[in-house]
Parts: sequence; structure tokens; C-alpha cells
Amino acid sequence: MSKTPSKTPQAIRGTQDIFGAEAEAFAHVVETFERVRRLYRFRRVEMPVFERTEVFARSLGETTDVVSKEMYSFEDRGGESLTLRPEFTAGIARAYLTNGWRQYAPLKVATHGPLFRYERPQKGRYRQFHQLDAEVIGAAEPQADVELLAMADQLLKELGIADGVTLQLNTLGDGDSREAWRAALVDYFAAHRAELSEDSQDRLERNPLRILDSKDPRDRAFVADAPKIDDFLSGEAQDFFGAVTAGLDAAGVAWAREPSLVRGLDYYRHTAFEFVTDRLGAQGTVIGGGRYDGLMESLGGPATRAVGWAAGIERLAMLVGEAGQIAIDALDVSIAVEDDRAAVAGQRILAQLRRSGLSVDMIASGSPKKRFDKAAKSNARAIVSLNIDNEKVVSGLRGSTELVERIAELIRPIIEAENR
RNA sequence: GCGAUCGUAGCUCAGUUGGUUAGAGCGCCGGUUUGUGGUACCGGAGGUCGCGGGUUCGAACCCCGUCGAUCGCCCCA
Repeated sequence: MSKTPSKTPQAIRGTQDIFGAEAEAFAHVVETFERVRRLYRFRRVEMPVFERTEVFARSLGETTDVVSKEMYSFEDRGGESLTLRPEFTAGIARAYLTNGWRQYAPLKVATHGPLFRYERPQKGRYRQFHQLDAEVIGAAEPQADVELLAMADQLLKELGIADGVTLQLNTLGDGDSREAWRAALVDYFAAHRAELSEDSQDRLERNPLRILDSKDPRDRAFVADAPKIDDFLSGEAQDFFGAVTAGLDAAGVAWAREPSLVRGLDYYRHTAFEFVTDRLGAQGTVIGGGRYDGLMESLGGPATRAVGWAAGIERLAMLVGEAGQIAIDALDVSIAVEDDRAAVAGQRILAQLRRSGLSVDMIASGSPKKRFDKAAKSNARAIVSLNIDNEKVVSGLRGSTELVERIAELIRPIIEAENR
């Protein structure tokens, strides 16, 4: 009668309906990650998609902007404040503490799935997005950092996108080194306060390290001569970073020192790194991570040294798509039922071919005369056409010889049975 | 939160200085041709021109608002 009276609801801003080639690329990234993480013996974990808000609020610490404005938080029916996970690390840290996973330390775990951040969407940035994640918890040794980076490096290589991506590496030193550096940066930038961008004048109070990766040319002029972390590193911190870089060289992982690479959060210590590309607009970080030795304590646990990374699946999938790494639609057989009286025979053949491991589609609707053409357009490696001749089902086969012979064997008994 | 660009058929897009009934290609449906055939042709369905207001004799086109998308800034766990 009338058309649908109500309007179709719209998707939530920043969510994606992934389909076709993009979905194939997405799945390819996840499958490759699953394979590689097994090679490195990272154990699979499944984590809740939401936690008590506390879990993220306490681990994120003083970055109030992030906590108050960029998390998907809500109250449940009991009045408890919950938050859709904006990252994996805090939840995994919580699980490590509440489940007694210390007994497995050093624990290597990997997971992947959706994350949520209340941000303005742009290229490679969504409100629901997806990440791969790998963590080594309870490992103080630089070898853990090396292993993690080697895994990330191998992942990129196996995805065939390593060429346009570089590993930027830095150290933030231990707690004391980091504090001394931070203080020196504040002094330095405060002396040029008036000449900095408005944003950076603000950052001077909130998050001075971030001035280092400001995009504003007014700031960049001063960044080059800013105090370097290297001048503040303790002997221990120097040794640690030296062991990481030596390990990377030994493992054949290419890296580049990036002294202005910092982390926004205070719990990061020592190694910080990003795999970066210039092919994704403003969102060039494809894998990011570092050592978070201060995190467990902020959740009320014992001092536990840990290191991890996360990778944006959408961003990796975009690079994979660009590189043309995905071959989709490897259809083996297309069946054209050119007479409806052969439909049952078609069903039997379809089932039989699929059971024997072939990917098969069947065309049995629309104009019978056009079904063969549709089957031909599907680019299948072989076409089976079914027709009725003299009250009997007859089949026609076309395609690569080997496959056609195999199909002929499989369908002969079915057609004989149909015609009995 | 801020800025720029863009919203016309299922998809990709035309649409002249504002001027009759808003078009094409692809896709979809039907038919003719071909008859072991991925061809060609004919026809058809499908549009509140994002939405709301304004200017005008007249708006897809100009103006305002709004919603949405894209890209960037801020932020980036």
C-alpha cells in the first residue's frame, strides 16, 4: 500500500559499515596478525568491551581532556559509571591484576577488536575503530621491547606494506630522566613563550612534551634547539636504550631515531615508538606503543614493568588495499540453471561441489536466457550450465580443463540419478 | 570544540547567465538477437534535487539556517 512511513535511522557518526574489498583487506590484516603472533608465541586473550570508568580514568592520569571529553562513558542501571574501552592496555592491566596473571609473567598476550573514542571523524580516524594489540607484561628486559618490535616489523612485511613505513624510535628514560628533561623543556620554552603558537603556550602548562611534535611552524623553529633527552638520561636508561637498539640491529629491524617522539601519558618510560607512513593524510601512525612501567601502580597493583603496542586495523587495511595485496573473488564454479526444471539438480550439484571444497555460486533466478551470461560475468574458473533436453537434465561444462574434469566426475552420478 | 569543501536515481556523475515534463553511464527487471552463447539492440522500474525557511513571475542553481559526509586543526591512550 503506502511506502514505509518512518525514516530509516542513520548510522552513528564515526561508525563504519565495512564491505567488499575493504572488508577483505580488514580480514586479511587480522588473519595475518593472528598468524604472526603465534610465531612469536603471544597468547590470545579476549577482553570486555567495557570496564568501570575508573580503569581508564586512573590509568590515563592527568590528561583530563582525554578522560572528560573523549571517552564514551555512561551509567548503567545501577548508577555505575562505565566506559567503552578507548584502548586495550588498561583493561589488560586490570585483568592481569584481578586474575592473578602474575603467575604467568612474563606474559605475552595479543588481542584485537573494536575500541571507542568520542572524537571528530577524519581520514583513518573513527569513533568506533579497530586495533590489533600486543603486550608483554612483567618483563623488565630490553629483549621484550625488541621482540615486540620485531613482531610488528614482521607483520608489516608479511602484509606487504613495510616499504612506505618507517619505525621511529625514542627513549623517554626512566622516571628521573624524564622529569629532568621535562623541567628543562619547560624552562626552555617558557623563555620563548611569547613567540610560541597559542596552542603551545597552552601546552606549556598542560603537556609540555607535546610542543615537540607541534605542526605549527612558529613552534618548529624552537624545537630544533630544544633540550634533548639524551642529555638527561641516567646511565641505566642509556644502557637500556642501547640494548634495545642493538637488539633491533641484530634482529634486522630497521629503525630511525626520532628525538621529538613523545607519549602524551605520564606512565610511559624508556622505549617509545611509532611505525609511521606519509600515505594516510594527517593520521600517519600505523602502529604505536612503548614501555609503560608506571601503569600497574596507578591501578593499585605492584610495580610491574611492561611494554606493548597497538595497530589501527583500518589504517593497515588502507595501506594493504593501496598496495593491491588483496585478491578477492576467487570463485571456482558458477552454475547456471537455464531451465527451472533443472533447479533441483542444480541444488544437488551446488551442495556436492561445495562439500568437495570448491567455492561455488548458482544463478537460478531472472530470465533463464540471461543466466548463462550472468554466470560468465562472475569470472568463475568454470561454468556449469544445466538445461532440459528431451525431458532429461543435461549439463554443459566450460573452463580450465583440469577443473572441468574434476567437476564432471562429481556431477555425473547426480545427473544420472536425476534422469532415472 | 574550531575551520574548509561537498550533499541530484541503488552506484559514479552531468545539469549553461535562475526558465517548460531533471539527464547519462553502470547496475537491476523484461524482451529481441545470438544459440555453447561473456555480443548487440529495444523497452521498463527507480528521484520529496539532504531537510527547513527566504529572494523571485519562476529555484537543483541565489541567500540564511539545519542535518549529514569528507578533509584538516585541537587532542591522540
